[in-house]
Amino acid sequence: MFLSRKKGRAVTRPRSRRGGGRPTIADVARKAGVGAITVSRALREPGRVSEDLRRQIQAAVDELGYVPDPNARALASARTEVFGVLVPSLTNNVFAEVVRGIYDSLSDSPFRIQMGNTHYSGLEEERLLQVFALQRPAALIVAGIDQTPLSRKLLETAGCPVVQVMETGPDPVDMLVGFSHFDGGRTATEHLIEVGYRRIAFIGARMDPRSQRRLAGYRAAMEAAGLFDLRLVTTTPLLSSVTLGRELLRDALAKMPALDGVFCNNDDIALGVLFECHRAAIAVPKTIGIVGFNDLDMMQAAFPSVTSVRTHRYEIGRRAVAMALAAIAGQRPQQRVVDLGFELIHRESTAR
Amino acid sequence: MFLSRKKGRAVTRPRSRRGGGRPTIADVARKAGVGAITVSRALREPGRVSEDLRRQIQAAVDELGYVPDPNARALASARTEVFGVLVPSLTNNVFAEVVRGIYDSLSDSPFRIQMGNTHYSGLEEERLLQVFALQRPAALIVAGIDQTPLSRKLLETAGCPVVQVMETGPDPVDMLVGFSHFDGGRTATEHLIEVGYRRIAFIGARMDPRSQRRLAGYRAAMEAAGLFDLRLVTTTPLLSSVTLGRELLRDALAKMPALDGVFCNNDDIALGVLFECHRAAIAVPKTIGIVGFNDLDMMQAAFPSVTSVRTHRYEIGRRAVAMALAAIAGQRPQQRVVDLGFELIHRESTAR
DNA sequence: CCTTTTTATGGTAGCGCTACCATATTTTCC
DNA sequence: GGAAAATATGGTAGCGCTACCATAAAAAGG
Repeated sequence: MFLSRKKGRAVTRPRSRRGGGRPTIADVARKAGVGAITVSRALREPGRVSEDLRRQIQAAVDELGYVPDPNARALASARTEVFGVLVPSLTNNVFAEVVRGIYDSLSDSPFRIQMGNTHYSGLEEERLLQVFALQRPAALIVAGIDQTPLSRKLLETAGCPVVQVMETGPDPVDMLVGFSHFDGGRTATEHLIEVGYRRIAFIGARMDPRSQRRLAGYRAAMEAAGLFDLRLVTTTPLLSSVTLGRELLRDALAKMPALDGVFCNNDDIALGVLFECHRAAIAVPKTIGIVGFNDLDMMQAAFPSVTSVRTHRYEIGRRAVAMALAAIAGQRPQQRVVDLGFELIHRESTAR
Repeated sequence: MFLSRKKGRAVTRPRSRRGGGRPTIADVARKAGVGAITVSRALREPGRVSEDLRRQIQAAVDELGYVPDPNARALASARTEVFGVLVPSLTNNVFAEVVRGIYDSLSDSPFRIQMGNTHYSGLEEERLLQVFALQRPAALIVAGIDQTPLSRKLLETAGCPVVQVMETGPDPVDMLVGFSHFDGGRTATEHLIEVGYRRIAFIGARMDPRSQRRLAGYRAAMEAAGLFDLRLVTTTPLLSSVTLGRELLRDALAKMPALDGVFCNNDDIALGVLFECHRAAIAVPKTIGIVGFNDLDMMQAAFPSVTSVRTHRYEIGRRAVAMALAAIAGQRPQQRVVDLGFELIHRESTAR
């Protein structure tokens, strides 16, 4: 029910017309006997307010239960305490870990997180970036370095620190934390070659730019050893899954029955390959060697355990936040590109 | 009082002092030759503005590339276009799928998503809820029904639609979408009993409230069949993982070497149990039957494939959003509690 | 026809906060 | 000891938008 249906009756105290009655900075200022700005300063830059007033103000804040309104703050200062995070998938364990690192690093800062899911689509990424840029975020963290020209321009003109993650490269928009997928793919393949496998297949799903680079690394290693053959490569645009791994191994074997090793695009695929080997009674590592990518927990638990390229996803998230926070604080890091590397973890699936 | 500038320096056009030069609603209004409010209305409630003006305004908007500032909007209207989403884990596939459903359902709405990770902690949840409530979110979606009293009060007084997800029950804060973990646990266990297993273990990690209810369902089924024995239950507060599944099966076998069936808290554990069986040369399903929970993709691909309780995580996310949107639109659904159920998927791991 | 109601539009006044500048007060320096 | 510089505090004026009310014009009633 509303105050006045007809003629605006008497003045009816317009106090907190819409605000929901929460205490405002003015209430705190009044109670503490100081100016509103001083309260604002005491909260944001305590060093610039005298010990005395600071205590008074803190008392008033506590008593009233005052908490600053983030929207008003954002409007007045033209900047928000929001990190925009853009990833291609929410269910892919790899990005989930990066995001977890980001969350954990931000959990006791005043910053909030707004997440976007690009579904591996450049267009979707552009759209989300447009939306995010409007918020004047404190920082943007985006996966990958293969932005469309428009996306790249949006990032460059966002007016906030930008961290690209999950890759490495010479030309970041601003900052970059990750590792070389090419090197990862090459290292994995070289390992298979070293151990004695020869007809080594590449099996990959959803060939996003990172997968492409792993494939390029595989190819480089195979060519260097004089072993490359296009019929060894099996890919699909479908989303990666364990089931798909099984199917792809069947396809690969159909094309090339004699293959004796598999470098898998990722661990889900690798697990599917392993299961298919079980089902087809193919001995691992004797008949076929398997290497995965990312080293999810299950690779270690599998039977036989599976060799995989361990990547530091959680740490990537943490470093990205650390760099962004430093940049916000005005300290651009001397190192704009951080390569966190990877490690090949040798396990039973290639132990022969 | 201090109107005069003392040294009246030149007027220095205070235009867009902080705004970064983006066009504002006033710019659009000027260009279209209408009042600012009319622009605002044309954008939010086109029906209330005449066809004519609407076209003019749209033209001005397009020409200037105007996009409303969400912060100003939030401040003026005391409401944001943000969905707050609170989940206990970002890496747990189960919640990742719920979140994906939420994202997908919201992707072409004006609503943004702000996510929080409670790390399975009630305190953390309280803290995040406090923060979220300050934003005056458009809706809140939280996992579970076991909020602390404070959290529950925060939800009740949030002044927006609230959807609890992943469970079912008689007394939601506002709305509730999920299924019965108790029934899921019981059904899984009953299946094992029916097929002929007798010494059926329960193996579970991180016993959150949902796991507890699954355990209760297991217990109910076992007791009904006169088969319950405390030594059959193996749990740990550790976070769930495939590796942990292996270890827990070893523990369970140590306590009860004769066990012939396992109901696993979730699929990660189930996979670990399966691998441990392989490693210990225990025949599945002959010697031991295995049932998992959630029916992740890998259960179907595993060898042998693993019986599991399929839950509808993605759909839960979608329904939660649908209900919240309806409530925002003023149509509280007649059904405040939606039980999306589950299905037991019979597979090789219990086929005997 | 002249009211009463509806429809369309606009003006004003904030939402709660901070940037910018001004003023007072203290400290530093030669 | 007086001027200059540093420190502490506050007033004013918005940030860009929408709620509320007023007004004008058109439609509906009798």
